Amino acid sequence: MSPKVSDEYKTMMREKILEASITLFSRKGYHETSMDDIVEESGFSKGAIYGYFDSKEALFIELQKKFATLNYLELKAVIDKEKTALAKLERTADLVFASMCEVSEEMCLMDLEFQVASSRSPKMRKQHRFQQMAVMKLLEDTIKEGIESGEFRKEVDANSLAAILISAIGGLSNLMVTAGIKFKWDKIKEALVSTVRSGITV
Amino acid sequence: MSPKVSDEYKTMMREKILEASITLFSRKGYHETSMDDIVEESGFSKGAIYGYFDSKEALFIELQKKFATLNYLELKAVIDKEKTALAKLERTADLVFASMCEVSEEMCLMDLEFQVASSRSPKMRKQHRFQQMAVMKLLEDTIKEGIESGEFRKEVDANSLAAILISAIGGLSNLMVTAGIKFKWDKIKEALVSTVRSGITV
Amino acid sequence: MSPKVSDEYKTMMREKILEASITLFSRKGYHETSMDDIVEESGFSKGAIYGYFDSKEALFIELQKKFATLNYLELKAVIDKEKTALAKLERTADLVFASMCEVSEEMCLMDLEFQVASSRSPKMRKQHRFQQMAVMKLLEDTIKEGIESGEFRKEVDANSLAAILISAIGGLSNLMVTAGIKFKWDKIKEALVSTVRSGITV
Amino acid sequence: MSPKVSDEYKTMMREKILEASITLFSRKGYHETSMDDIVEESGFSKGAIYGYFDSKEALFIELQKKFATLNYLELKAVIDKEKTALAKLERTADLVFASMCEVSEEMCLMDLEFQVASSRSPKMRKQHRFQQMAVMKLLEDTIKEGIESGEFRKEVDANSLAAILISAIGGLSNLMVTAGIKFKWDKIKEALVSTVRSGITV
DNA sequence: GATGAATGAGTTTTCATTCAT
DNA sequence: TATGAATGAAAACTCATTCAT
Repeated sequence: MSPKVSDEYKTMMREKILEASITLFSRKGYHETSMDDIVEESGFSKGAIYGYFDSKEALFIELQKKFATLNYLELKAVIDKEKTALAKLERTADLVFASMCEVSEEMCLMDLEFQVASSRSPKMRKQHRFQQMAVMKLLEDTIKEGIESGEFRKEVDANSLAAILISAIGGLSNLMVTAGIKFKWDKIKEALVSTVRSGITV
Repeated sequence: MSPKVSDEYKTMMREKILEASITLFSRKGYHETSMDDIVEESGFSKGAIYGYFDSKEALFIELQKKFATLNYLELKAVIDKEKTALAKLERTADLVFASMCEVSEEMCLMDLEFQVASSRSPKMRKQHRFQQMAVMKLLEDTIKEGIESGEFRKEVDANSLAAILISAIGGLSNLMVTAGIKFKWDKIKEALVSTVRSGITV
Repeated sequence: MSPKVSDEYKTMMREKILEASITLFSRKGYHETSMDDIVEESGFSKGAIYGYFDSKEALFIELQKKFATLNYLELKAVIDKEKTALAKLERTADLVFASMCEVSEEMCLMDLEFQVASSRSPKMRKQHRFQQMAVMKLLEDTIKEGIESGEFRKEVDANSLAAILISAIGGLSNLMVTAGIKFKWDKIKEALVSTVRSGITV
Repeated sequence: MSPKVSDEYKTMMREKILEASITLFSRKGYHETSMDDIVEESGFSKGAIYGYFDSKEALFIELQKKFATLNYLELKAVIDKEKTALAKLERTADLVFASMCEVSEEMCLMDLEFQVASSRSPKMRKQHRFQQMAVMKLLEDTIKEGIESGEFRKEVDANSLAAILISAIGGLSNLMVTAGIKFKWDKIKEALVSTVRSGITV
């Protein structure tokens, strides 16, 4: 009697469009992906897509939000599960390197797109900043915990180290997809972990 | 008649166009910069620019090449000047952080543009890869030197560490311009240097 | 089962939709008003509106009909109430200027929309023509009455004068809303009435 | 040696585009005329048209300006040629009715388009107001002249009468194209002139 | 070689109308 | 009969590139 659909239905449709967009944005990049591409890939009509998202940019921003939230939650879960600070950091490394290694390049490419977009649009920068800060805080707090518990040296600068760690990981991800370097992730992880470990533990 | 004069002239003209393009690409990004913008900023005519460069993309690639070459040479000069491996790494850190700190964001934004472009175009990726590899080799060799000279521990993985260092620095640069974070560069540098130092020195 | 109830109900619904549309068409114009605007303003669903009107244009035509009929009846009532031809014309002036002055610009803007639409669509032109002719006839007959009763000069061309009067009034209305001129309606009316009076009375 | 073209050339091209646009705007109306229509009618490419005009609206505004300027100058020339105020008004009537009669409906339709546009866009309203005011002033001054010279009665309200005259003429033009009424222009003119004459002359 | 007017495919977005429910 | 999600043609506008002069 009514085409009024449930909220779940709507969410599902949005999800489908976002799904199709990820594929395209990561494969071709934001600018090279046209709404027509999304129409074709998603199977929706133009009007339908604009019914769910105000604009191409809005769709992209939504995507970033979704992405970052997932990453954050995943990381938080891992950190919360461990007891010692060192273990938390090591599990974090495991998680991050596993995702770079397995999930292939799609995610890293998406991430790069988000970065450029954030460097140009104040709106996206604000969001990106918020997300990066949240992740950094997670690491920073973990390091501080380690200092307080006596695991790490007192003179360690938690804030700076967190920034460095997050940057190193982001940088490796970028390097992989921009330079096409096939890293030996095991060795890289081992090097990072051992350097940091001997660099900060008592 | 004299090809030399003609070539010098050509090079000068090309240089002027590249100069104008840097400003625009870093300020607005590759896609948002139009050839008309470059015409206006450079003072050249459209035809002239197309006389010097085959396409917008070719101009951009040329720019990347110029950029990377300069960076490489600058870094090499610094490294060659020092004696000990540790000093080489420390001077490298000085150079890199000074440029991020002083030259402000223009260069970092340019770099980000190069990264995305490299992730999309095989031609640019090849070039980017070559450049990154060259810089990585510089660091790797320095670390190996340190190991051989007894400065660094034998078990240090030179190759991986070089990749991590270059990634950390690239990542910090990106984070600054994408998240708008105002890092305290002094503290970051200190943290990076001291962590690495105590992480790898004997 | 009972068609009468159904019809009344239908008419009421149509009336509500028309009401909402007037507001929008006069405020934003025909082209700038979307069916979605009407949906929002009227509170009806899209399907409902299309159930009552075949198309946006049909709705608009209906509106014009309603509008013109009201105007005609109002004018006729005024004219019928008076005895002498001069008084009829003067009361007409009173009515017309009062409405321009009070009802403000909404009606004038609507009228302008009807005019353009009439200039483009044969269907609307036919309707507009019929309505304008009816009003003109009212004035023409009044003038003829005046001539026959000896109030007005014999050589007065009733038909032409009616056209002029109706045009002057329409023109003033248009000028107000298109040029944003704030007329001193009292003085304008006085000038019109006195010029016509001394121009046609014996 | 250079495709740099003269200013005359540019003006000529603009003129051609404007010419094609008049035809379309008057035939189909502003909204119903697409840039593709103008491309086809003018023979120019889309890019070329946008090279000469910033937008569809800008093109339309330019057209209005051109139109109004011509009308004003034509009217001014006629008025300046005559000596007595009455003759000036009569020649004005001649000019106006001749143009409505001869130039057919194209101009009147254009005018109607300008009116609606002016009722919606502040920019166009400003321009329209300025033009209408200029014409009104011409009439007002003429009437004032007549009063001072003793041709017209002292109690005539020059300002109001000018507004009425300009409205009557505009209204007749509109009525012709919106109601499709075939006026007998000779008789209308005669009626207007004689009514005004006996209504204001001493 | 130099110029910049011209090209036109391609972009994002809108909106009257339909129709499955 | 009512609903509003879906449609898709059409709109305004952009811009890398070409080429007549």
